[in-house]
Amino acid sequence: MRLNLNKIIITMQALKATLQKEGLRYTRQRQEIWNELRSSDEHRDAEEIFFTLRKRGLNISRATVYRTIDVLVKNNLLDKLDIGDGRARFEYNEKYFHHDHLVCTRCGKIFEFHNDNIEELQNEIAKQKNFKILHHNHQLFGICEDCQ
Amino acid sequence: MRLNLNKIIITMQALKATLQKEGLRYTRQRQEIWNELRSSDEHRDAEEIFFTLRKRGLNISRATVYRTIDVLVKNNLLDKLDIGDGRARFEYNEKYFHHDHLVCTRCGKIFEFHNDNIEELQNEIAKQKNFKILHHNHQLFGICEDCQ
DNA sequence: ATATTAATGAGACTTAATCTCAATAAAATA
DNA sequence: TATTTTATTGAGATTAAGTCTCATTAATAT
Ligand SMILES: [Mn+2]
Ligand SMILES: [Mn+2]
Ligand SMILES: [Zn+2]
Ligand SMILES: [Zn+2]
Repeated sequence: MRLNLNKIIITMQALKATLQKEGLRYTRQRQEIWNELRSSDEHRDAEEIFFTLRKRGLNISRATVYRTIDVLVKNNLLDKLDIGDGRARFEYNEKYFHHDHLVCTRCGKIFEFHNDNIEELQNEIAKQKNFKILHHNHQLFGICEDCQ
Repeated sequence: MRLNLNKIIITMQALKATLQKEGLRYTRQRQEIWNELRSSDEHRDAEEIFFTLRKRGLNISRATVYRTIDVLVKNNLLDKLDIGDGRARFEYNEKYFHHDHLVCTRCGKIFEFHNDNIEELQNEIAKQKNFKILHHNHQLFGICEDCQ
């Protein structure tokens, strides 16, 4: 309880701090969108956030959801995930816990993985080509255990 | 010359064989699209193929380009590449030469890499999670040598 | 040569995402 | 606190990749 509440306060201040740093305003809508995204560990798309907030009675617009998510991604509060189905997904970025994804093409479930060796090999490849990596996409598509 | 001609004939027969296997017809449009894609080593999108063939005087439709590319991808004559800019790219699939990509976010150039260790580590990750990999996406985004 | 049926072209449609602009609400100022 | 300033918002128009429809055309089987 207390811990949860603390966590919420901390992340709301992370939002406030980020907006301040960017010279942006701490609005009701931005709070609601951020709170919605950071309070779940799923990989959610903009449309879904929009409808969730609407159903909850908030008079919010699609445009605001997209605009806010952009700000959050640019400031590393959210990670953007592209699994090639035409909709971008977003997840709360627990800093220092980077991970990539396995995507089940049958049921759509998304699993996570992290492998230091792969990360290191990526760096070597880039170094060798004198390429400065900013970010990367790495997804394994296939059939999950349950679906086989 | 002779070699080139042979290669074209071979790949046209690859197309013919694939279409036959699938019970599909060997049409002018499918030949032109396949020829256009297989005769370049770039990463091209459907719209670009459409306009190239149009400029060349062929009365082809967008729908046919998309439909044909689908068939070619499903039959592994083409690889589909998604670099997250909203347009799918395609490249001639030289079988047994799988590779992944580095994408320069400044100039858009696409470089290729292949690393057996990474491929193997991917398999281990999947095995451990009892996940059956069908394909994967692996892109490194950043700034290329020329753009730094 | 003719019949059969898959493939095509044109353009309507879908869908995620972006843009526009008048109205609204944060925050700065008095 | 009231007022002013200006960023943000909501509604809906717009864009763009890709899909769908359906009458017409062309590849193949007979
Ligand atoms: Mn994740
Ligand atoms: Mn390539
Ligand atoms: Zn599954
Ligand atoms: Zn570059």
